[in-house]
Amino acid sequence: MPELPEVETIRNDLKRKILDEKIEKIEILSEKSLRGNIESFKKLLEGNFFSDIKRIGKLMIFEIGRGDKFMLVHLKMTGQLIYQDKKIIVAGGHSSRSDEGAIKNLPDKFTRVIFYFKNGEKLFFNDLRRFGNIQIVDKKELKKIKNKFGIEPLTKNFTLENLKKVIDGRKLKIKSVLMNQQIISGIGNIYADEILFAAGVLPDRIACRLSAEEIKKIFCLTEKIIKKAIKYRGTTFSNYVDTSGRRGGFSKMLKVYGRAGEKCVCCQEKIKKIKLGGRGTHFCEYCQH
DNA sequence: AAGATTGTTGCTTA
DNA sequence: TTAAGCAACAATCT
Repeated sequence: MPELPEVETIRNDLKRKILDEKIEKIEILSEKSLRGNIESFKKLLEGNFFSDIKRIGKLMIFEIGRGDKFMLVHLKMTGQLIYQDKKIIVAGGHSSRSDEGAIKNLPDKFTRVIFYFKNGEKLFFNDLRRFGNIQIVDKKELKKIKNKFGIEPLTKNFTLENLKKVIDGRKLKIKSVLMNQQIISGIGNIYADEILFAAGVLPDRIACRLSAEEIKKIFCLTEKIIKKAIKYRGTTFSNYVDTSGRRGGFSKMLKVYGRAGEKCVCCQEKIKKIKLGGRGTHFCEYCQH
């Protein structure tokens, strides 16, 4: 579920919390969540530190120490990175505050990797479905991986010209273009539906048959929605939480995703749901053309 | 109890 | 080469 805005929220939070903190110990509870050798993973990281956290698309890039090795984290569908400081208050009573869900007893049955920092802080990689993974790469491998990513919203490569260029001649349906990470990176199922609704374009339109005006709308609304979603700290549909275990605020702003059968916010007609590219696809047949 | 679920990869078919 | 559909990955929830 984490798409660009959710991964960006996690990245920003984590940067303020764990940068330059010495890693004391790493515990691997699920070998499947780690690509590559476990012992060399521990050997590289224990006693070391993260010097920066970057991101490309939905992939998080932790720079290790002096910066010749990198830890890549992909959360896939249900991955979470949850940070806790030393003092954990587990009072007898239960919290009745608005930040419900923020207090969680970790590790739990879905904790796959634990990073223990020397100052007592902990970072938990939780992943219910175990699709997510962590791996170590060097500069050369990182470059190779980065090259596979398409143009990305909010970077200088994401211009109307470049969007036109990647759409040109493409016989894929527009939603499949938006979700294809090699063409455009960072957008997943939720934001693809939201962007197309806002742009007034049906998801099954063939990309190369869109008018210049429609492409321009998709371009502007992609930037607008992704920016707004970051501002609201992402969308929680079922699983996503930030590094403190809190839900994303953009969920309330969703206009079509997860609203099948409900009234369209513009025309009051029922929101339709179909399957496109194997994913649930939500749209308004009256507002989108 | 069958069918749904955010992401990605890889296979098959056309 | 391109696109679509599907299964796989695993564990939940409705």
